[in-house]
Amino acid sequence: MAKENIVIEEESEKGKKGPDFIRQIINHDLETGKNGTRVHTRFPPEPNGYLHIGHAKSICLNFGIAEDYEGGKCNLRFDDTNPEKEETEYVESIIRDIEWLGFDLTDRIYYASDYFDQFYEYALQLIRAGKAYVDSLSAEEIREYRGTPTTPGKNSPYRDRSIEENLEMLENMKNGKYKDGEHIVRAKIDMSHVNMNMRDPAIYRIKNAAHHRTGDKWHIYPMYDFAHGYEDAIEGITHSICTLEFENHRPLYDWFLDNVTAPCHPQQIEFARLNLTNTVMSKRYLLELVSSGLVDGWDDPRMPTISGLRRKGVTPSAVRRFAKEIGVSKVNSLIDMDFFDFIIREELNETADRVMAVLDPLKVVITNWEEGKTEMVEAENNPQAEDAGFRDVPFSGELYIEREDFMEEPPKKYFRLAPGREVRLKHAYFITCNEVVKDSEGKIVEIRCTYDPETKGGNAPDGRKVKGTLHWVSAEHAVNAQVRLYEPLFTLEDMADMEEGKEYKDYLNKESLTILENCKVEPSLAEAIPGHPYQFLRKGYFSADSRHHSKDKPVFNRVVALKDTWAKIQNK
RNA sequence: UUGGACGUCGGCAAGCGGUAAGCCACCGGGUUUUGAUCCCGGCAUUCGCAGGUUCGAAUCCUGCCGUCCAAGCCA
Repeated sequence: MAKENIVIEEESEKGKKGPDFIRQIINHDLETGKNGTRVHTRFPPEPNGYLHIGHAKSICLNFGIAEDYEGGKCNLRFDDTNPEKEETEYVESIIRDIEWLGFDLTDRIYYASDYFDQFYEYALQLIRAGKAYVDSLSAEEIREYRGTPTTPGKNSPYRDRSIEENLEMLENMKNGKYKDGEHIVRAKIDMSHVNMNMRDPAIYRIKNAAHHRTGDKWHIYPMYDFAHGYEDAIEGITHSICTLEFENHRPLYDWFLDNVTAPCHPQQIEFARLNLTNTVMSKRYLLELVSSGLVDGWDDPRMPTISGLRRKGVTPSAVRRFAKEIGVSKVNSLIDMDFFDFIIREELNETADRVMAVLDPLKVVITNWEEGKTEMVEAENNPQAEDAGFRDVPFSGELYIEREDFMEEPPKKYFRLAPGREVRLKHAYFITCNEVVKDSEGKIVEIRCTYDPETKGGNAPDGRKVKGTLHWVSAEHAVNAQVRLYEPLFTLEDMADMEEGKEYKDYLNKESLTILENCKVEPSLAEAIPGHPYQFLRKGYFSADSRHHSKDKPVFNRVVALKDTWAKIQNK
């Protein structure tokens, strides 16, 4: 029965990739009937910032598991136990991002704050059992009493308060009779435990602060270690998946569940969080970048946030593919940004319509073209998708080509336009360069060419070949656009390798954003919709900016450049 | 320093005692109206190191080395 539910994992022509270690554990639990046939995970963000690509990995893992198993479920649960950092703006952005990734949240949104009464009940149970107490040491004293990894801590003088006194004080704490930090509830475990987390960890702290959902009802708020396992148990979670830094907390997770009458005991499993080259992934840093104005908001396309990726033009399926391809393990790893770029290209290659856009325009005059004439040429929308169809693009006697596609003195292997050379204008005609016009400074301002009327569509009836094919835009019909190019936000490949005394801001890449103001694009692009990616032929994938793009002033973001073999050859 | 976790190609990652999958990157070649895509070929005699068990070890055992996590009333 349960066996049919086991994930075997997809098989490619060669070799097969087995299920990741977490699915292996789940498979095993299904075989032994540990949780019956149930598989129930959760994604538990604290609503104190926007989600980033690292969260996407976790979301895809947790929601992906729910999708993989028959009857599987995954809850989104806001771990909102600290009112001082949390805001509804964040909960809204989190819901938006998860749904954008393509996961269904219907009936699956939960809040830890809904369980505050239950947590309180559990705290009472612990106190009545003599397993928790109210401590009145200051924060500083508690730190001193805790000891160090090599030296044991010592008991607080308040550790043996009577159960009655503890109960009364807890009640007073709850009712706001004390100031912040005056008292604290602690579990009574073992002050000399080798695992520091077990040295009487905090359960409740006093915070006379309003909560984004419970308002002024509470004056005490539960700590993560105390609350998290209960949140899971209340929701009937079977596998509580978290990142590696919580490995040291697992004994505590189990302790809290074991010492109370909890509905079930979920299993905590840890995996390695995602790290990407040249980027930071900590919420603190990302928040700082936003609030200090170093970037243009949480959705700045340079940000590793899901909203940043979305604004840049990355598609949800590319993110999901990426999450799947990088795998899940317990090895601290650093994924090359190139790999993400590769996945995005592979995805967009299939789906993005091809259009022509000249980023750095150089005027071309066709000297033998009939004055004032415009001709429509047929252009294929996407050679990768048969039913993508064709469109008509205006061609005329004055065009723009890419400045880098012409060289007066071309090096070897350069097979674009040069004096006396013939190239093809994509979808249109062969042209030959006859003349170069320069300004007083010697800068090339225009080149003059002739076209061969016999080559309409891009083929010569005499069978003559041409080495280069260029993209172009008719000057008269072109729309001016702004194009934004992005590079990594940081210059250090592994941001964990920052030098002593330096901070992440010292590694900010000053060239992370390049704004091109005078780009010439096909007229149809004025109607582009943000989130819909295009391939600007020979240049890369681009998408209209959701904040700045308008019909009157088109603005495009580069999602990712095309692979550029020529650039590689040049750099040799 | 103590405890925990982890070490398979430049980056990921399969492998689970029967003789090193795959992907990216990189290098070569072919096709091409995108120097894109696509195709073909190359890329770990060896799995952190050293011993041991075994007919047989990346897989089991022992020791060592390296990296990460932990001394918040953050999550």
